[in-house]
Amino acid sequence: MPELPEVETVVRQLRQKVLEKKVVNVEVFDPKVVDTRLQQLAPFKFKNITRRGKSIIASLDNDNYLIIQLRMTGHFYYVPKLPSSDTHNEHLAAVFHFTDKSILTHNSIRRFGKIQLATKKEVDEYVSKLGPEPLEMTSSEFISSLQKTPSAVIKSKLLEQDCIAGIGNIYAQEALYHAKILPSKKINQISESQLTKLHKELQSVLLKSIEHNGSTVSNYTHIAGKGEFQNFLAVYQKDKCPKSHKIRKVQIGGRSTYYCKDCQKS
DNA sequence: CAATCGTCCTGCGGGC
DNA sequence: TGCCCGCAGGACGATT
Repeated sequence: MPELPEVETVVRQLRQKVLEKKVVNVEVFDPKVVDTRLQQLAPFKFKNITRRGKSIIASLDNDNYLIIQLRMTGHFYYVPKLPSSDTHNEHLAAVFHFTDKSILTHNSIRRFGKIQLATKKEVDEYVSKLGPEPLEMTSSEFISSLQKTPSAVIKSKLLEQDCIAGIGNIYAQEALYHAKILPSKKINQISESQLTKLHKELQSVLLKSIEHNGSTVSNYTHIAGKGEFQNFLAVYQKDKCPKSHKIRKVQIGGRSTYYCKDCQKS
């Protein structure tokens, strides 16, 4: 569930906490989640931490990179000093130790996510497979990107990372609600003015969520705690829309999809 | 070629 | 009370 706003929140906090700090040791506890080669990497510093879609890209000062995917339940916790107790030991995947005895832990409940060691070339290759950033594209780019597959279902298309990067199940549904478009509509059944509206509403909902540190539903927390945007969701996992209409839940492309039949008529 | 399905993984909640 | 089943879902590979 960490989507663009949640990942952006984590990236901003990681930058604050660990940029330019010297890592003296990395322990890997879950080789399925974290590349074990990280254990041979220290000492190094985090030079820069950026986001691309739902992925975190960390560049290190030794020409290596980390590609980090949180997927459903990946978490980072920053602990200023090595705790005597076993804080954040649950589902522990890796621990980064800094010179000042502070630590950064990576925890993953469902173990879907990954921290991979990569070269510049591998990062470039990985990033080039992703579609454009929704907050950095114009509405005409957005429309032409969607219209490449006219018969595709709009909600499913919004989730495809090679079309537009960073949208997941929550924000696809929220944007469609605000744009008053039915999630089951095919792209060629949606007018250009409606797609323009969708682009605007998508950007708006993403920006608002970033302002509120993302949405915390089920498991997501950022480094400093929970997001607050779940309090502003219109349809996702709701019984009633903001206008008190009954929300319906269907499966689209095998994923739960919430929508309001009364508000989303287009 | 696009769309759908199965898979990974764990925790939780509903039902009996 | 306790157990089992199904659901949650991002991304990828396999299949239709």
